[in-house]
Amino acid sequence: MKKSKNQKKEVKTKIKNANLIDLRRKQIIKGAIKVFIAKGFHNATVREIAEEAGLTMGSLYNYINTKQDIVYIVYDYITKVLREDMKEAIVGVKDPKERLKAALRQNLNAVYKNQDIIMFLYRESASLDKESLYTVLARETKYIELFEDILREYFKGREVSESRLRLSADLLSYIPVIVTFRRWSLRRRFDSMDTVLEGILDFVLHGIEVIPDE
Amino acid sequence: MKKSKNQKKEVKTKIKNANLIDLRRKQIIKGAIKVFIAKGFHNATVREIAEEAGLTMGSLYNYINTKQDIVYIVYDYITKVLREDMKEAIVGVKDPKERLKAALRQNLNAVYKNQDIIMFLYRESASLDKESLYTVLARETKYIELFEDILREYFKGREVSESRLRLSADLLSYIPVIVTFRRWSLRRRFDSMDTVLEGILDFVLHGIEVIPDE
Amino acid sequence: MKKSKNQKKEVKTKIKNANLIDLRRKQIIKGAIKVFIAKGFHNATVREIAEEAGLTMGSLYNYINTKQDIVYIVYDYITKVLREDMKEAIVGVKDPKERLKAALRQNLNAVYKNQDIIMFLYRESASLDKESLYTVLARETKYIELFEDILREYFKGREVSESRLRLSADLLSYIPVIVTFRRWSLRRRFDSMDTVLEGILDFVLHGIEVIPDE
Amino acid sequence: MKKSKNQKKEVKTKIKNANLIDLRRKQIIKGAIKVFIAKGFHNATVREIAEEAGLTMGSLYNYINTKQDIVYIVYDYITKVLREDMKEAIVGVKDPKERLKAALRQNLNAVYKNQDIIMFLYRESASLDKESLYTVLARETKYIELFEDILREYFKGREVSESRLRLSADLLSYIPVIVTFRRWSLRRRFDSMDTVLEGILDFVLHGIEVIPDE
DNA sequence: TATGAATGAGTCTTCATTCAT
DNA sequence: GATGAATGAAGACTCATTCAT
Repeated sequence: MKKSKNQKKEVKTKIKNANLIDLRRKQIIKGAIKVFIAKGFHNATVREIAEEAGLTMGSLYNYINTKQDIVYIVYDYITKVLREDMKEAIVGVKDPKERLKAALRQNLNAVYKNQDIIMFLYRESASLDKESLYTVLARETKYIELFEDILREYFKGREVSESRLRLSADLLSYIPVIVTFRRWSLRRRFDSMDTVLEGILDFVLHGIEVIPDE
Repeated sequence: MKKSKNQKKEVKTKIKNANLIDLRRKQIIKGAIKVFIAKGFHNATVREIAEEAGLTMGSLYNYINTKQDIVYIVYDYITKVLREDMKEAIVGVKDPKERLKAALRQNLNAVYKNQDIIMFLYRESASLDKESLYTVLARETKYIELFEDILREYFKGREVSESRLRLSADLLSYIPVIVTFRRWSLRRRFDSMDTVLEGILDFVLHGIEVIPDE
Repeated sequence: MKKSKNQKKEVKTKIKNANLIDLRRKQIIKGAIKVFIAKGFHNATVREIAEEAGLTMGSLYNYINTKQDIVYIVYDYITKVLREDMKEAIVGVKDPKERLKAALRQNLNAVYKNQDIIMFLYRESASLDKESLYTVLARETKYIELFEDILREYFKGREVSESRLRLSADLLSYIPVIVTFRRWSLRRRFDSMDTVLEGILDFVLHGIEVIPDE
Repeated sequence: MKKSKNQKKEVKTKIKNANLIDLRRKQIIKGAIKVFIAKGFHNATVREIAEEAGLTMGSLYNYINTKQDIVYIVYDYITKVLREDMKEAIVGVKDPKERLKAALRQNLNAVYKNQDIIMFLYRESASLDKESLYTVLARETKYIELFEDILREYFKGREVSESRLRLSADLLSYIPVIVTFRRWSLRRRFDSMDTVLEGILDFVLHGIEVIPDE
């Protein structure tokens, strides 16, 4: 189930100084996020991204090879941050139920706070080349597995099929994204976003329960 | 809360014959769906769409004005069909719970069967001009309202806040889309898609229940 | 020995009208030859070629797909013309020796008159993609085979190995190219180009003779 | 006729240490030959050449000024080597006819063994700036003059016009290049390359003979 | 002397849209 | 109404050369 080859895509660069690569790539990522959010991948020009990153075109291309590479390093960065934030949010919480709630809250808040970029992630995966997509999907899987582990503990003692557990993990990590995809709808139809977030939390908590039907 | 101005965007055309407009637009929609699914909006060329539609470039442009118009008429068509299919699926079902289940099943199946086009809808809304987006969002709202009505009946007698009801409607209509966004993940992690679909159904049915916490 | 598959590379075009393709391609060829001769393939810009051809950039690209295609259609055109001119030059000459001489003269004169373009042909074959190169080499082979046939008749009755004959054909068709590759050297070292041409003719006529050594 | 100004182009450098210049230039030449052969002048990047030469970009530019300079020092090196090899090949041979044959053989073998680089020489002369071209042509002339001298001795006593002699020298030095320009054609059409080389030798030996016509 | 990051002008190529026939 | 050739603006990407360290 888990991949042993931790084959993460490497974006080639003409630059040798590793620190510089880190520094410049961070500039690029930051600039790119801004532009991608505003216009999406296809409507963003490399020039704009370079400018927003504080680099010249030529300089930018010393750190990446194609426009697609930019999407990839953005994906790479964000998915890593999201996962780390999640880990940090649950690190100290021992009680299984609290741990679960903490994870759900973290997920909800992260999605809510990063609506634009989450929207970007969900939309532009088609702009990734195959290898990049593969890496990103693997990262996503790991994120879902965090939820799996939490649920496994939560259900310890109770009889829950592994399959049900997995699906729940998928749903828990996925559902909050409604906040970005139904953004306008939710804004228009609800007075406070807090109500919405709490409502979603409540919903998924019920959803995972294996209550005897009828 | 509900919009009174039922202002649906009209795509202008130089052609007078209404039947011809219908005919040609259907060709365009059919061709465009094929191409858009395969390449997305930005990577699809108008030429390709015209070819796939069996029209010449010039002819196509007699029935639409810009490439964006094509996305719009596709959105318009699909969202209408989805809503009509839903209506048809529940038209005869009187029992509130069965009606709800029928609606959920219809939604799940529709999303599952039309994964590609659903993906397109969620991804390319940014390619719509404002007026089109407005129209499309209104259509979406109506779709959600179908669920609202069904839930209202289902909860009749029980005390459920209007807000909770609305959110549930949103979630019910949204959650099945996981089938398209997590397509690869689900395929890899589950043996049968039926299990997944049933699991999702079960999940949302639990989710909407207003069970006293603890 | 002779290829049966007469697989000539076809350059795709977006244009349907065959006559127009012919017309425009001729413009392109003419313009390209001018520019290529002046600057070589790599230093020629597509824009220059378009201008010289009397077309806009966009228009030019309706008739070819890449810059390389331009080299190819130039090669295709020139090699065809050279071969046709050769055929015409010998068509009426029946006497084997006269026929041979006519061919040699034609070759010499063609090379001399088209020095620039011949230089281009020899230099830029590296700019052809594989398929194009293949087609062009096949054309070259056919040109050489014209000489083979002529020599075969010329040597009829005498005992000359097929191998020797072939090599002679190769040399006869190749040697005149000295006029372009040693252009400056020859100009500087000889008073009249006619002397040079006659000298070459004399040289190759001796060269092919199978005179008993010593 | 002969140039009195023996003005050989000097490539300027900021480096003082003459030995170092020699060393580094040899590195550059070696690396450049490899890259130029593989990709030609225009498709070779200075970066690649530097890498192949074991130098950094900056260092390389301490020893040359422009990319063109690299072509020049390659030309300079190779033409010098070719001429020296030729001289060495004939140095001990006193008999005029044997001397001629030795020269022809040397030329043929050199061209055959160095096909790629010879091809490069013939192709990329357009990439030389005027001054470089001038120097290179002078070197070429000297190479041809080697043949002139050999032929003069060979024809001593016989009445052969100086003009005829010169042209023969040109042809003798030029014809073997067919081995590189018709490389594919010859490979395909002949079983053994030895046959071809001997055939060419035979051809030119006959070619130079001033046999009474008819 | 050596290093290698920065520069930015220059090119190929694409494609939505128009319009004369 | 249909046709399809023409248009040209726009954008990704390259790379020789420089220069601060």
